[in-house]
Amino acid sequence: MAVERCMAKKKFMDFLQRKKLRVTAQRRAIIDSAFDTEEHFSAEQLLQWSRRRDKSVSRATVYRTLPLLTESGLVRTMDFGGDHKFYDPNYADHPNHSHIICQECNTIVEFDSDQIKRLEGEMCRKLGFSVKTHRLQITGSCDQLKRLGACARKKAC
Amino acid sequence: MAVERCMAKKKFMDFLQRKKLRVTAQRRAIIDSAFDTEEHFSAEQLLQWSRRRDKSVSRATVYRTLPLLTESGLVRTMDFGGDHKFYDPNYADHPNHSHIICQECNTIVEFDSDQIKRLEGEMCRKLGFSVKTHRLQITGSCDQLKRLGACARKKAC
DNA sequence: ATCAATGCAAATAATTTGCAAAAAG
DNA sequence: CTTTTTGCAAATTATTTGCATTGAT
Repeated sequence: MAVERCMAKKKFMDFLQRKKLRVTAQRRAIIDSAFDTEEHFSAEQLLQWSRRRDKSVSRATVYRTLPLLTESGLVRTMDFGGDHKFYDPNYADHPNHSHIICQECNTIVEFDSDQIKRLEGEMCRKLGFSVKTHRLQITGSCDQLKRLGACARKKAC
Repeated sequence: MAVERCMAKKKFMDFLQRKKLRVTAQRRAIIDSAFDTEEHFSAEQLLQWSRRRDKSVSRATVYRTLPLLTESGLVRTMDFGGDHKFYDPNYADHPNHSHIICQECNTIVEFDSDQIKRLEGEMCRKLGFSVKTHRLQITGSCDQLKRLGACARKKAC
């Protein structure tokens, strides 16, 4: 919380400007909510957070803003196969990061690996492609889980 | 088409038996449809294929069987961010494969890389996890796209 | 002033469920 | 026989849309 990634916000404002879209109070509340956290969030969560800043934000506006966020490349849709979609606001800072998800407690760790990125590039070149984006999700069990048969954070999220 | 992966079917039958679930005509039609193709499919597509084999298959039964297929590990949910979910029946043969998706024509190429798998293992170990499953999706542009500015298969799928 | 953006409530689309009837083991 | 599975149609859920109004530029 309270990370204040002005960088991402500023980039998104530029994106709006480039597309000649307007900066409304509601959009500001949504943008602030999305980029003041490093957590992944659902549409519903984003709505709640945004309403805390501006009561007037409607669900429709959140749903209309989400595609703008993803189109800008600063937020990406994360699908962990659960019930609803999640959105990850950390792509401004770490444009290529990957995820490890603990099977048991659903804790998500983000990491970067240039080596993996390099291998992906090589594989793709061999197959006649060049890489634009990649999305790597690893499901795993953490040491605690292996040692104790359960994870302290079990079902925390 | 017509790949006849008896292996996967047999494994799924074993899975049903282990869970003491029954082999019905409808399930057989669905299983045959899912494993006689190497294509990714949607729930709707699976319903159509299954009905071709057995008119009596209902949409509800398809939706009730899909979780069994994924639970068995022989089929996995693929989310390419589009409108509906897709399912990939190639996990019996290639339990760790990855995907490259052409930005323009949505052609999907599957590939395996032991090197990437090894690096993933290393990264995870460093972070205190061991890998259970991985899911790697690369979006790219193909050589044709780069050379000609468009891909012959444009929007084929 | 002009036109994009909003809230609302109704519409859509995918998936899920209750239930009585049919079929597997 | 017992218990699971089925089809149907109704229910649920997330998301999208039409429209009159508001607000940014």
